[in-house]
Amino acid sequence: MNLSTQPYKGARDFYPEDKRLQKYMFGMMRRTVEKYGYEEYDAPVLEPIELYLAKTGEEIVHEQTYVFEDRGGRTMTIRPEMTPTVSRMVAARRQELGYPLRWYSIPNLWRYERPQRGRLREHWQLNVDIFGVADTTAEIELIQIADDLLRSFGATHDMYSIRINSRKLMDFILHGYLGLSKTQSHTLVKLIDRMHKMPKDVFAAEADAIFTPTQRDEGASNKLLGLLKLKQIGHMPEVIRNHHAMAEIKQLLATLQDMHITNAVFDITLMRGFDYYTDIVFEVFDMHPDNNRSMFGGGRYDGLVGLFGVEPVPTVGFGMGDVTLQAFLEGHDLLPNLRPETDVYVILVGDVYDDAMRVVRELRQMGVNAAVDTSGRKADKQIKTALKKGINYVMFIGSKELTDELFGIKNLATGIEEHHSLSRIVSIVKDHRDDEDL
RNA sequence: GCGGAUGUAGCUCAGCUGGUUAGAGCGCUGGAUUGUGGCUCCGGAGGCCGUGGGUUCGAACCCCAUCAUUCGCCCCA
Repeated sequence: MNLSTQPYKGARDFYPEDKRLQKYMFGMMRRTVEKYGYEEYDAPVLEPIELYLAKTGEEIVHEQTYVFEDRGGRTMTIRPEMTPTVSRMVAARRQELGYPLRWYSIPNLWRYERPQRGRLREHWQLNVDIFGVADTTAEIELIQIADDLLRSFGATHDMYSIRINSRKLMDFILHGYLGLSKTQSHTLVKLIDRMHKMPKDVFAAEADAIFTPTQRDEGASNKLLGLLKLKQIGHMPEVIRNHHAMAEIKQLLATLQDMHITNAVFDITLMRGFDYYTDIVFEVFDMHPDNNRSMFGGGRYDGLVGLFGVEPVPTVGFGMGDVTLQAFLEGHDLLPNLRPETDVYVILVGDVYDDAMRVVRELRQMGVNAAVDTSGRKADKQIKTALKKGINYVMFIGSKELTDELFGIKNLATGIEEHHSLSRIVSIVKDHRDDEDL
Protein backbone atom coordinates (compact mmCIF):
# COMPACT_ATOMS: atom_id res chain seq x y z
CA MET A 1 0.00 0.00 0.00
CA ASN A 2 1.56 3.25 -1.13
CA LEU A 3 1.34 6.43 0.87
CA SER A 4 -1.10 8.80 -0.75
CA THR A 5 0.28 12.02 -2.18
CA GLN A 6 -3.09 13.71 -2.05
CA PRO A 7 -3.91 16.42 0.45
CA TYR A 8 -6.68 15.79 2.94
CA LYS A 9 -10.19 15.91 1.46
CA GLY A 10 -11.44 19.42 0.97
CA ALA A 11 -8.07 20.98 1.79
CA ARG A 12 -5.51 22.27 -0.65
CA ASP A 13 -1.77 22.04 -1.12
CA PHE A 14 -0.32 25.36 -2.10
CA TYR A 15 2.44 24.79 -4.61
CA PRO A 16 4.53 27.89 -5.31
CA GLU A 17 2.30 29.04 -8.15
CA ASP A 18 -0.79 28.62 -5.92
CA LYS A 19 0.88 30.34 -3.01
CA ARG A 20 1.82 33.20 -5.31
CA LEU A 21 -1.85 33.72 -6.10
CA GLN A 22 -2.77 33.54 -2.44
CA LYS A 23 -0.09 36.09 -1.58
CA TYR A 24 -1.45 38.37 -4.27
CA MET A 25 -5.01 38.13 -2.97
CA PHE A 26 -4.07 38.51 0.68
CA GLY A 27 -1.74 41.39 -0.14
CA MET A 28 -4.53 43.23 -1.92
CA MET A 29 -6.85 42.58 1.02
CA ARG A 30 -4.35 43.91 3.54
CA ARG A 31 -3.54 47.02 1.54
CA THR A 32 -7.21 47.82 1.05
CA VAL A 33 -8.43 47.43 4.63
CA GLU A 34 -5.36 49.11 6.07
CA LYS A 35 -6.25 52.13 3.94
CA TYR A 36 -9.32 52.44 6.14
CA GLY A 37 -7.30 52.13 9.33
CA TYR A 38 -7.94 48.49 10.13
CA GLU A 39 -5.38 46.57 12.21
CA GLU A 40 -4.57 42.90 11.86
CA TYR A 41 -5.07 40.41 14.68
CA ASP A 42 -4.97 36.63 14.95
CA ALA A 43 -5.93 33.85 17.35
CA PRO A 44 -5.59 30.08 17.82
CA VAL A 45 -7.20 27.68 15.36
CA LEU A 46 -8.59 25.70 18.31
CA GLU A 47 -11.39 26.96 20.53
CA PRO A 48 -13.44 25.22 23.21
CA ILE A 49 -16.76 24.07 21.81
CA GLU A 50 -18.73 26.24 24.25
CA LEU A 51 -17.73 29.31 22.27
CA TYR A 52 -19.89 28.15 19.36
CA LEU A 53 -22.73 26.56 21.29
CA ALA A 54 -23.74 29.99 22.55
CA LYS A 55 -24.89 31.68 19.39
CA THR A 56 -23.65 30.29 16.10
CA GLY A 57 -26.60 28.03 15.39
CA GLU A 58 -27.00 24.45 16.49
CA GLU A 59 -26.52 22.46 13.31
CA ILE A 60 -23.26 24.10 12.40
CA VAL A 61 -21.71 23.09 15.69
CA HIS A 62 -22.95 19.53 15.81
CA GLU A 63 -22.68 18.47 12.21
CA GLN A 64 -20.35 20.80 10.42
CA THR A 65 -17.40 21.41 12.68
CA TYR A 66 -14.33 19.42 13.58
CA VAL A 67 -14.80 18.42 17.20
CA PHE A 68 -12.38 16.32 19.22
CA GLU A 69 -11.26 15.70 22.74
CA ASP A 70 -7.82 16.84 23.78
CA ARG A 71 -5.61 14.81 26.09
CA GLY A 72 -7.02 16.61 29.08
CA GLY A 73 -10.58 15.62 28.22
CA ARG A 74 -11.67 19.05 26.95
CA THR A 75 -13.98 19.16 23.93
CA MET A 76 -12.25 21.29 21.32
CA THR A 77 -13.30 22.69 17.96
CA ILE A 78 -11.28 23.77 14.96
CA ARG A 79 -12.70 27.22 14.32
CA PRO A 80 -15.40 27.20 11.62
CA GLU A 81 -15.61 31.00 11.62
CA MET A 82 -13.84 33.91 13.21
CA THR A 83 -16.67 36.02 14.60
CA PRO A 84 -17.03 34.25 17.98
CA THR A 85 -13.27 34.38 18.46
CA VAL A 86 -12.94 38.07 17.74
CA SER A 87 -15.93 38.78 19.97
CA ARG A 88 -14.18 36.84 22.73
CA MET A 89 -11.00 38.87 22.24
CA VAL A 90 -12.86 42.16 22.36
CA ALA A 91 -14.84 41.10 25.42
CA ALA A 92 -11.64 40.12 27.22
CA ARG A 93 -10.33 43.69 26.95
CA ARG A 94 -13.67 45.43 26.79
CA GLN A 95 -12.63 48.32 29.04
CA GLU A 96 -9.18 49.10 27.77
CA LEU A 97 -9.59 49.14 23.97
CA GLY A 98 -9.94 52.40 22.07
CA TYR A 99 -13.28 52.55 20.24
CA PRO A 100 -14.22 52.52 17.52
CA LEU A 101 -12.13 49.46 17.02
CA ARG A 102 -11.20 48.54 13.45
CA TRP A 103 -9.82 45.02 13.19
CA TYR A 104 -9.18 42.52 10.44
CA SER A 105 -7.75 39.04 10.08
CA ILE A 106 -7.27 36.39 7.38
CA PRO A 107 -7.76 33.16 9.33
CA ASN A 108 -8.04 29.65 7.92
CA LEU A 109 -11.35 28.10 8.86
CA TRP A 110 -12.57 24.50 8.81
CA ARG A 111 -15.95 22.94 8.33
CA TYR A 112 -16.76 19.29 8.17
CA GLU A 113 -18.82 18.75 5.04
CA ARG A 114 -18.77 17.24 1.59
CA PRO A 115 -16.72 19.50 -0.65
CA GLN A 116 -18.36 20.92 -3.74
CA ARG A 117 -17.66 23.66 -6.25
CA GLY A 118 -16.68 26.85 -4.48
CA ARG A 119 -16.85 25.26 -1.03
CA LEU A 120 -14.09 23.31 0.61
CA ARG A 121 -13.37 22.06 4.09
CA GLU A 122 -10.55 24.49 4.67
CA HIS A 123 -10.63 28.02 3.43
CA TRP A 124 -9.21 31.38 4.30
CA GLN A 125 -11.50 34.26 5.00
CA LEU A 126 -10.83 37.94 5.29
CA ASN A 127 -12.75 39.13 8.35
CA VAL A 128 -13.31 42.86 8.73
CA ASP A 129 -15.09 44.17 11.81
CA ILE A 130 -15.80 47.52 13.37
CA PHE A 131 -16.69 47.61 17.07
CA GLY A 132 -18.34 50.41 18.98
CA VAL A 133 -20.35 52.21 16.31
CA ALA A 134 -24.11 52.02 16.76
CA ASP A 135 -25.25 54.05 13.74
CA THR A 136 -25.15 53.20 10.04
CA THR A 137 -21.82 54.93 9.43
CA ALA A 138 -20.38 51.53 10.38
CA GLU A 139 -22.41 49.67 7.73
CA ILE A 140 -21.53 52.32 5.18
CA GLU A 141 -17.83 51.98 5.89
CA LEU A 142 -17.86 48.20 5.62
CA ILE A 143 -19.87 48.12 2.41
CA GLN A 144 -17.53 50.73 1.05
CA ILE A 145 -14.56 48.55 1.95
CA ALA A 146 -16.19 45.48 0.36
CA ASP A 147 -16.76 47.49 -2.80
CA ASP A 148 -13.24 48.93 -2.74
CA LEU A 149 -11.80 45.44 -2.37
CA LEU A 150 -13.49 44.07 -5.45
CA ARG A 151 -12.62 47.15 -7.45
CA SER A 152 -8.99 46.94 -6.41
CA PHE A 153 -8.94 43.47 -7.95
CA GLY A 154 -10.15 45.08 -11.15
CA ALA A 155 -13.86 44.30 -10.89
CA THR A 156 -16.44 46.74 -12.20
CA HIS A 157 -19.93 47.39 -10.87
CA ASP A 158 -21.66 45.34 -13.55
CA MET A 159 -19.84 42.23 -12.32
CA TYR A 160 -21.45 42.14 -8.89
CA SER A 161 -24.31 43.56 -6.91
CA ILE A 162 -24.58 44.45 -3.25
CA ARG A 163 -27.86 43.42 -1.68
CA ILE A 164 -29.10 44.83 1.56
CA ASN A 165 -31.81 43.83 3.99
CA SER A 166 -32.55 44.27 7.68
CA ARG A 167 -33.29 41.68 10.34
CA LYS A 168 -35.31 44.24 12.23
CA LEU A 169 -37.44 44.91 9.19
CA MET A 170 -37.93 41.20 8.59
CA ASP A 171 -38.92 40.71 12.22
CA PHE A 172 -41.54 43.37 11.83
CA ILE A 173 -42.84 41.90 8.58
CA LEU A 174 -42.97 38.35 9.90
CA HIS A 175 -44.43 39.09 13.33
CA GLY A 176 -46.10 42.49 13.14
CA TYR A 177 -47.32 42.44 9.57
CA LEU A 178 -47.97 38.75 8.86
CA GLY A 179 -48.63 37.66 12.44
CA LEU A 180 -46.36 34.60 12.38
CA SER A 181 -45.10 32.80 15.46
CA LYS A 182 -41.39 32.36 16.18
CA THR A 183 -41.31 28.81 14.83
CA GLN A 184 -43.24 29.78 11.73
CA SER A 185 -40.87 32.70 11.05
CA HIS A 186 -37.86 30.49 11.45
CA THR A 187 -39.17 27.95 8.93
CA LEU A 188 -40.14 30.70 6.54
CA VAL A 189 -36.75 32.41 6.77
CA LYS A 190 -35.02 29.16 5.83
CA LEU A 191 -37.43 28.73 2.94
CA ILE A 192 -36.95 32.25 1.62
CA ASP A 193 -33.23 31.64 1.78
CA ARG A 194 -33.61 28.96 -0.89
CA MET A 195 -36.41 30.47 -2.92
CA HIS A 196 -34.15 31.28 -5.87
CA LYS A 197 -33.19 27.62 -6.15
CA MET A 198 -36.73 26.31 -6.60
CA PRO A 199 -39.56 26.76 -9.08
CA LYS A 200 -41.97 29.56 -8.20
CA ASP A 201 -45.03 27.34 -7.68
CA VAL A 202 -43.14 24.94 -5.42
CA PHE A 203 -42.01 27.84 -3.30
CA ALA A 204 -45.53 29.26 -3.15
CA ALA A 205 -46.94 25.91 -2.06
CA GLU A 206 -44.31 25.36 0.62
CA ALA A 207 -44.70 28.89 1.89
CA ASP A 208 -48.45 28.56 2.02
CA ALA A 209 -48.12 25.37 4.06
CA ILE A 210 -46.38 27.27 6.85
CA PHE A 211 -49.46 29.39 7.59
CA THR A 212 -52.33 28.23 9.79
CA PRO A 213 -55.80 28.07 8.18
CA THR A 214 -56.85 31.17 10.12
CA GLN A 215 -53.81 33.13 8.95
CA ARG A 216 -54.49 31.98 5.42
CA ASP A 217 -58.11 33.13 5.63
CA GLU A 218 -56.89 36.52 6.77
CA GLY A 219 -54.80 36.68 3.59
CA ALA A 220 -51.37 36.49 5.26
CA SER A 221 -50.06 33.96 2.78
CA ASN A 222 -51.01 36.08 -0.21
CA LYS A 223 -49.60 39.17 1.47
CA LEU A 224 -46.25 37.42 1.78
CA LEU A 225 -46.11 36.28 -1.85
CA GLY A 226 -47.06 39.77 -2.94
CA LEU A 227 -44.31 41.32 -0.85
CA LEU A 228 -41.60 39.02 -2.14
CA LYS A 229 -42.39 40.02 -5.72
CA LEU A 230 -41.86 43.72 -5.10
CA LYS A 231 -38.65 45.21 -6.42
CA GLN A 232 -39.22 48.80 -5.39
CA ILE A 233 -39.40 50.07 -1.86
CA GLY A 234 -42.03 52.57 -3.00
CA HIS A 235 -44.45 49.78 -3.86
CA MET A 236 -44.46 48.35 -0.32
CA PRO A 237 -47.47 48.75 1.93
CA GLU A 238 -47.41 51.93 3.96
CA VAL A 239 -46.85 50.27 7.37
CA ILE A 240 -43.66 48.72 6.06
CA ARG A 241 -42.50 51.78 4.18
CA ASN A 242 -42.85 53.88 7.29
CA HIS A 243 -41.11 51.47 9.62
CA HIS A 244 -37.91 52.90 11.11
CA ALA A 245 -35.84 49.90 9.89
CA MET A 246 -36.93 50.75 6.35
CA ALA A 247 -35.95 54.36 6.86
CA GLU A 248 -32.52 53.14 7.85
CA ILE A 249 -32.19 51.06 4.69
CA LYS A 250 -33.29 53.97 2.51
CA GLN A 251 -30.78 56.28 4.12
CA LEU A 252 -28.05 53.67 3.72
CA LEU A 253 -28.79 53.19 0.03
CA ALA A 254 -28.88 56.95 -0.55
CA THR A 255 -25.49 57.43 1.07
CA LEU A 256 -23.98 54.61 -0.95
CA GLN A 257 -25.37 56.24 -4.11
CA ASP A 258 -23.61 59.46 -3.15
CA MET A 259 -20.40 57.48 -2.81
CA HIS A 260 -20.88 56.19 -6.37
CA ILE A 261 -21.65 52.69 -5.16
CA THR A 262 -24.44 52.34 -7.67
CA ASN A 263 -24.89 48.58 -7.56
CA ALA A 264 -26.37 48.42 -4.06
CA VAL A 265 -30.02 47.38 -3.84
CA PHE A 266 -32.63 46.48 -1.26
CA ASP A 267 -33.48 42.78 -1.37
CA ILE A 268 -36.26 41.52 0.84
CA THR A 269 -35.32 37.89 0.11
CA LEU A 270 -31.84 38.26 1.62
CA MET A 271 -31.64 36.31 4.89
CA ARG A 272 -28.12 35.04 5.70
CA GLY A 273 -27.68 31.93 7.77
CA PHE A 274 -26.40 33.04 11.13
CA ASP A 275 -28.80 33.79 13.92
CA TYR A 276 -26.56 36.36 15.53
CA TYR A 277 -27.29 39.18 13.10
CA THR A 278 -29.46 41.82 14.71
CA ASP A 279 -30.08 44.53 12.12
CA ILE A 280 -28.69 45.36 8.68
CA VAL A 281 -27.35 42.42 6.68
CA PHE A 282 -25.71 42.61 3.27
CA GLU A 283 -24.37 40.24 0.70
CA VAL A 284 -22.31 40.58 -2.46
CA PHE A 285 -23.53 38.56 -5.43
CA ASP A 286 -21.59 37.50 -8.47
CA MET A 287 -23.47 38.63 -11.59
CA HIS A 288 -21.60 36.28 -13.91
CA PRO A 289 -24.21 34.17 -15.72
CA ASP A 290 -22.31 30.91 -15.05
CA ASN A 291 -21.66 31.64 -11.42
CA ASN A 292 -24.64 33.58 -10.19
CA ARG A 293 -24.22 33.13 -6.49
CA SER A 294 -23.60 34.78 -3.20
CA MET A 295 -19.93 35.52 -2.77
CA PHE A 296 -19.69 36.93 0.71
CA GLY A 297 -21.53 39.07 3.17
CA GLY A 298 -21.95 40.33 6.65
CA GLY A 299 -24.04 42.52 8.86
CA ARG A 300 -24.61 43.94 12.28
CA TYR A 301 -24.35 41.69 15.32
CA ASP A 302 -24.74 43.83 18.41
CA GLY A 303 -25.23 40.97 20.84
CA LEU A 304 -22.15 38.76 20.63
CA VAL A 305 -19.61 40.61 22.77
CA GLY A 306 -22.20 40.90 25.54
CA LEU A 307 -22.47 37.11 25.75
CA PHE A 308 -19.17 37.12 27.61
CA GLY A 309 -20.73 38.93 30.53
CA VAL A 310 -19.48 42.39 29.70
CA GLU A 311 -21.33 45.49 28.55
CA PRO A 312 -22.42 44.85 24.90
CA VAL A 313 -20.53 46.46 22.02
CA PRO A 314 -22.34 47.30 18.78
CA THR A 315 -20.55 45.56 15.91
CA VAL A 316 -20.67 45.29 12.14
CA GLY A 317 -18.52 42.90 10.16
CA PHE A 318 -18.17 40.85 7.02
CA GLY A 319 -16.19 37.85 5.88
CA MET A 320 -14.86 37.18 2.40
CA GLY A 321 -13.65 33.70 1.51
CA ASP A 322 -10.66 33.00 -0.69
CA VAL A 323 -12.32 30.17 -2.63
CA THR A 324 -15.31 32.18 -3.75
CA LEU A 325 -13.18 35.23 -4.43
CA GLN A 326 -10.87 33.22 -6.63
CA ALA A 327 -13.82 31.76 -8.52
CA PHE A 328 -15.10 35.29 -9.06
CA LEU A 329 -11.75 36.59 -10.29
CA GLU A 330 -11.29 33.61 -12.58
CA GLY A 331 -14.82 33.88 -13.93
CA HIS A 332 -14.34 37.52 -14.84
CA ASP A 333 -10.81 37.00 -16.10
CA LEU A 334 -9.29 39.27 -13.48
CA LEU A 335 -6.34 37.16 -12.38
CA PRO A 336 -3.01 38.69 -13.32
CA ASN A 337 0.01 36.73 -14.50
CA LEU A 338 2.10 36.34 -11.43
CA ARG A 339 5.83 35.81 -11.56
CA PRO A 340 8.02 34.24 -8.91
CA GLU A 341 10.02 36.37 -6.50
CA THR A 342 13.24 35.19 -8.12
CA ASP A 343 14.56 37.91 -10.44
CA VAL A 344 17.52 36.15 -12.00
CA TYR A 345 18.50 32.58 -12.77
CA VAL A 346 22.29 32.32 -12.83
CA ILE A 347 23.89 29.93 -15.29
CA LEU A 348 27.49 28.94 -14.68
CA VAL A 349 29.63 28.31 -17.72
CA GLY A 350 32.66 26.17 -17.07
CA ASP A 351 34.37 25.56 -13.76
CA VAL A 352 33.81 28.99 -12.20
CA TYR A 353 31.80 28.19 -9.10
CA ASP A 354 33.96 29.96 -6.49
CA ASP A 355 34.44 33.19 -8.44
CA ALA A 356 30.86 33.21 -9.65
CA MET A 357 29.50 32.90 -6.13
CA ARG A 358 31.36 36.06 -5.15
CA VAL A 359 29.53 37.89 -7.93
CA VAL A 360 26.19 36.40 -6.96
CA ARG A 361 26.67 37.39 -3.33
CA GLU A 362 27.28 40.96 -4.47
CA LEU A 363 24.16 40.80 -6.59
CA ARG A 364 22.10 39.71 -3.60
CA GLN A 365 23.58 42.41 -1.41
CA MET A 366 22.31 44.93 -3.95
CA GLY A 367 18.81 43.55 -3.55
CA VAL A 368 18.45 41.15 -6.45
CA ASN A 369 16.90 37.74 -5.82
CA ALA A 370 19.14 35.27 -7.59
CA ALA A 371 19.05 31.48 -7.85
CA VAL A 372 22.17 29.66 -9.07
CA ASP A 373 22.06 26.54 -11.19
CA THR A 374 24.93 24.34 -10.06
CA SER A 375 23.83 21.26 -11.96
CA GLY A 376 26.57 21.59 -14.58
CA ARG A 377 24.08 20.70 -17.30
CA LYS A 378 24.27 22.26 -20.72
CA ALA A 379 23.17 25.87 -20.99
CA ASP A 380 20.03 25.06 -22.98
CA LYS A 381 18.77 22.76 -20.23
CA GLN A 382 19.40 25.42 -17.64
CA ILE A 383 17.53 28.02 -19.66
CA LYS A 384 14.62 25.62 -19.93
CA THR A 385 14.62 25.28 -16.17
CA ALA A 386 14.47 29.06 -15.79
CA LEU A 387 11.56 29.17 -18.24
CA LYS A 388 9.71 26.49 -16.38
CA LYS A 389 10.08 28.40 -13.16
CA GLY A 390 8.81 31.56 -14.85
CA ILE A 391 11.95 33.54 -14.02
CA ASN A 392 12.34 36.46 -16.38
CA TYR A 393 16.12 36.84 -16.56
CA VAL A 394 19.01 34.46 -16.96
CA MET A 395 22.53 35.63 -16.30
CA PHE A 396 25.61 33.91 -17.67
CA ILE A 397 28.81 33.75 -15.68
CA GLY A 398 31.89 32.21 -17.28
CA SER A 399 35.60 32.94 -17.18
CA LYS A 400 35.28 35.51 -19.96
CA GLU A 401 32.64 37.47 -18.00
CA LEU A 402 34.62 37.24 -14.81
CA THR A 403 37.71 38.83 -16.36
CA ASP A 404 35.74 41.50 -18.26
CA GLU A 405 33.40 42.13 -15.33
CA LEU A 406 30.60 42.32 -17.90
CA PHE A 407 27.90 39.71 -17.58
CA GLY A 408 25.42 38.41 -20.06
CA ILE A 409 21.87 39.17 -19.01
CA LYS A 410 19.09 37.74 -21.11
CA ASN A 411 15.45 38.69 -20.93
CA LEU A 412 13.63 35.47 -21.65
CA ALA A 413 10.39 37.22 -22.52
CA THR A 414 11.94 39.31 -25.29
CA GLY A 415 14.88 37.05 -26.13
CA ILE A 416 17.27 40.00 -25.98
CA GLU A 417 20.68 39.43 -24.43
CA GLU A 418 23.08 42.21 -23.46
CA HIS A 419 26.35 42.45 -21.60
CA HIS A 420 26.48 44.82 -18.67
CA SER A 421 28.27 45.63 -15.46
CA LEU A 422 26.83 44.24 -12.28
CA SER A 423 25.36 47.55 -11.13
CA ARG A 424 23.70 48.11 -14.51
CA ILE A 425 22.18 44.63 -14.29
CA VAL A 426 20.82 45.43 -10.86
CA SER A 427 18.97 48.48 -12.13
CA ILE A 428 17.63 46.67 -15.20
CA VAL A 429 16.26 43.89 -13.06
CA LYS A 430 14.77 46.22 -10.49
CA ASP A 431 13.12 48.40 -13.13
CA HIS A 432 11.53 45.32 -14.57
CA ARG A 433 10.28 44.24 -11.16
CA ASP A 434 8.69 47.66 -10.57
CA ASP A 435 6.96 47.53 -13.96
CA GLU A 436 5.31 44.28 -12.98
CA ASP A 437 4.07 45.66 -9.69
CA LEU A 438 1.98 48.27 -11.45
C1' G B 1 -26.24 12.40 5.99
C1' C B 2 -28.64 11.54 0.60
C1' G B 3 -28.23 11.04 -4.90
C1' G B 4 -25.58 11.06 -9.85
C1' A B 5 -20.91 10.64 -12.65
C1' U B 6 -15.85 8.97 -13.01
C1' G B 7 -11.24 5.87 -11.57
C1' U B 8 -5.94 2.88 -17.37
C1' A B 9 1.67 6.34 -17.53
C1' G B 10 3.28 12.67 -14.15
C1' C B 11 -1.19 15.07 -17.23
C1' U B 12 -5.37 14.49 -20.99
C1' C B 13 -7.37 10.26 -22.70
C1' A B 14 -7.95 5.63 -26.35
C1' G B 15 -8.42 0.46 -25.56
C1' C B 16 -14.10 -3.10 -30.28
C1' U B 17 -19.25 -8.24 -28.32
C1' G B 18 -14.10 -10.65 -22.50
C1' G B 19 -8.78 -13.23 -26.23
C1' U B 20 -1.97 -13.49 -26.16
C1' U B 21 3.81 -9.06 -24.63
C1' A B 22 -1.45 -2.44 -22.46
C1' G B 23 -1.52 2.31 -26.44
C1' A B 24 -1.35 7.70 -28.17
C1' G B 25 -0.45 12.87 -27.47
C1' C B 26 1.72 16.09 -24.13
C1' G B 27 5.28 16.09 -20.19
C1' C B 28 9.97 13.96 -18.14
C1' U B 29 15.01 12.27 -19.39
C1' G B 30 19.52 11.59 -22.69
C1' G B 31 21.59 12.69 -27.46
C1' A B 32 21.99 15.26 -32.42
C1' U B 33 23.97 20.73 -30.58
C1' U B 34 30.50 20.22 -24.45
C1' G B 35 28.46 28.98 -24.05
C1' U B 36 22.26 30.10 -25.05
C1' G B 37 15.03 28.56 -24.74
C1' G B 38 9.94 27.48 -27.16
C1' C B 39 11.07 24.32 -33.83
C1' U B 40 13.00 19.50 -35.81
C1' C B 41 15.00 14.45 -35.57
C1' C B 42 16.61 9.95 -32.77
C1' G B 43 16.80 7.08 -28.21
C1' G B 44 15.16 6.05 -22.93
C1' A B 45 12.56 5.73 -18.33
C1' G B 46 7.82 5.46 -16.52
C1' G B 47 1.60 0.99 -15.55
C1' C B 48 -0.35 -4.65 -9.82
C1' C B 49 -5.73 -0.82 -15.59
C1' G B 50 -7.89 2.62 -7.66
C1' U B 51 -8.24 -1.75 -4.04
C1' G B 52 -10.38 -6.58 -2.50
C1' G B 53 -13.36 -10.57 -3.84
C1' G B 54 -16.40 -13.28 -7.56
C1' U B 55 -17.79 -15.34 -12.66
C1' U B 56 -14.66 -17.55 -16.70
C1' C B 57 -10.08 -21.79 -19.99
C1' G B 58 -9.03 -16.49 -20.04
C1' A B 59 -10.93 -9.97 -17.01
C1' A B 60 -8.62 -3.09 -17.97
C1' C B 61 -13.52 -4.85 -19.97
C1' C B 62 -18.89 -8.62 -16.72
C1' C B 63 -20.86 -8.93 -11.19
C1' C B 64 -20.39 -7.52 -5.85
C1' A B 65 -18.00 -4.77 -2.19
C1' U B 66 -14.79 -0.98 -0.81
C1' C B 67 -11.87 3.40 -1.28
C1' A B 68 -10.93 7.87 -3.87
C1' U B 69 -12.17 11.99 -7.05
C1' U B 70 -16.05 15.06 -8.77
C1' C B 71 -21.01 17.40 -9.49
C1' G B 72 -25.45 18.26 -7.01
C1' C B 73 -28.88 17.96 -2.49
C1' C B 74 -29.21 18.98 2.82
C1' C B 75 -26.79 23.03 5.24
C1' C B 76 -24.34 27.49 4.70
C1' A B 77 -18.54 31.03 6.53
